[in-house]
Amino acid sequence: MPVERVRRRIPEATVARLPVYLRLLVEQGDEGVESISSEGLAELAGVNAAKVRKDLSYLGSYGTRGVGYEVAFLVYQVRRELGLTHDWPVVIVGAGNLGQALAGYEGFGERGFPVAGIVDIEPAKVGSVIGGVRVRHIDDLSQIVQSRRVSIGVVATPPAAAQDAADRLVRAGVTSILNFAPVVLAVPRGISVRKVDLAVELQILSYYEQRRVPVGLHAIGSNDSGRGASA
Amino acid sequence: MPVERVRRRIPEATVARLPVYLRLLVEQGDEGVESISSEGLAELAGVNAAKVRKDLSYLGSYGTRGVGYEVAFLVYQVRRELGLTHDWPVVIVGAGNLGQALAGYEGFGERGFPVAGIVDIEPAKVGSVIGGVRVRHIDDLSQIVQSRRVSIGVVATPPAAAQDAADRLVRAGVTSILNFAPVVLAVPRGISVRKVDLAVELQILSYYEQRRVPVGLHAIGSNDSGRGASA
DNA sequence: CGCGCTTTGTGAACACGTGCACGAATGCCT
DNA sequence: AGGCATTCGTGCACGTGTTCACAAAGCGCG
Repeated sequence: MPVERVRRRIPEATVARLPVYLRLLVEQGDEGVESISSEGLAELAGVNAAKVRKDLSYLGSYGTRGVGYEVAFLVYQVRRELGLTHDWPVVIVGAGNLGQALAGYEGFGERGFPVAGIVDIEPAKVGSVIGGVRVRHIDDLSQIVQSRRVSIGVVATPPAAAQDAADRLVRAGVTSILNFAPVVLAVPRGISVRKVDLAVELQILSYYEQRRVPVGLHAIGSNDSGRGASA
Repeated sequence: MPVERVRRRIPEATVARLPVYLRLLVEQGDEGVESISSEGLAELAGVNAAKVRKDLSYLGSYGTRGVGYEVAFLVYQVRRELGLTHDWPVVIVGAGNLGQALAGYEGFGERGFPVAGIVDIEPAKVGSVIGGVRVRHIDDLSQIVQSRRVSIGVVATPPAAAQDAADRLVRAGVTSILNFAPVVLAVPRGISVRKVDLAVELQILSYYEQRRVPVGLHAIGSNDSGRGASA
């Protein structure tokens, strides 16, 4: 079956859901479930069954009609498609509150994103150990990225320092950035950036909270990142 | 002009961008800028100018042709639409790494979401002070929510405890939840939930990183949460 | 061995979001 | 006062994403 890789393009919305399916499938596998239907997976993921089938169909025809999907096999296929067949070490810039929390967050390592290093511009912060990783000075960034072959950087600095952090990451050779600072980063073409803005999430909730006048009447549509759900 | 409030529905995608515009407008205001064009705001936000105009048009016709938008007035209008005319105290469940980082994150309070309380189920964690707030036991949740009139809860627990945390928040009277645990929460109808899954964001980056073969050729479309940008 | 039940995979319709392009409104300059 | 440059507001076409609905495919049972 693995004759060739066609590199069909997968819709952005689907890419954002695949990690969710993957997590649920792994959980099911751990619980001994060997096979699952699109209906079952849809229920777990809180989405429509047709959507699950269409999403999975982008990977290929890996289901069995009348039966469902073999969990272990599907896990393998989703992992392969997402590029999770090997680890992606990440480097964190900024050892403040958030940077420390991220460095100590086990979910990263567990899901294939070990923290290769954490750096800060503040000499006072250098040296302390967080989540088993020693904080180093930002001048060592290139060295870390190069020696550990890091391609993903995380910006966890104050807003004012975020653009500089991104610039340094790019110069060091990183090609993807996850930005937690509430700032629109400017990066060269070809560098992927994703943004997580905690306050923005709260402000969106505020919007719906504010117009919650006829109690519990409106439904909040989920956006394509699997956010926004109401049950 | 403020004759009546029509309560026109604003598209989800627009709601997700308004907080970004708001932040940029406030920044511009602080720098003394009094007026801004859709083109200018679009550049700052990294989006299309037509999109900015259409987004803002949902609030009403607050621009002046040939001139642009008055920054201070627009800030007021966006705030009003997002329900940010008053503070929304939040309560954080889970005083682990992430919960502590969130409690200590000044961006919350600054942007109108003061931390009314942080609770944990672990007695050992109770009592310590984070970001000026004392950690209390989860049994005090209802009391905090009620006395501080909290309607937004933040779930920052380990995955296994997340559903229980959500249940408790709902029982305590919270109507919106921001969930950081990698779990699909089940909540009653009418409760808004938004999810932020850090590992999912990395996995999405991994997908694009993995197929980065013809270097820097593909463009990553932004999703409607203002994430995913490449320049 | 074939019939009926289940569930996939996907075409087609629909809903939603984006971007262009242009009329309409406004300020400025002469 | 009139014309010109600018920028908003929006109709329209396009693209993307979602959902329905059904034929095709496979399993199990009698």
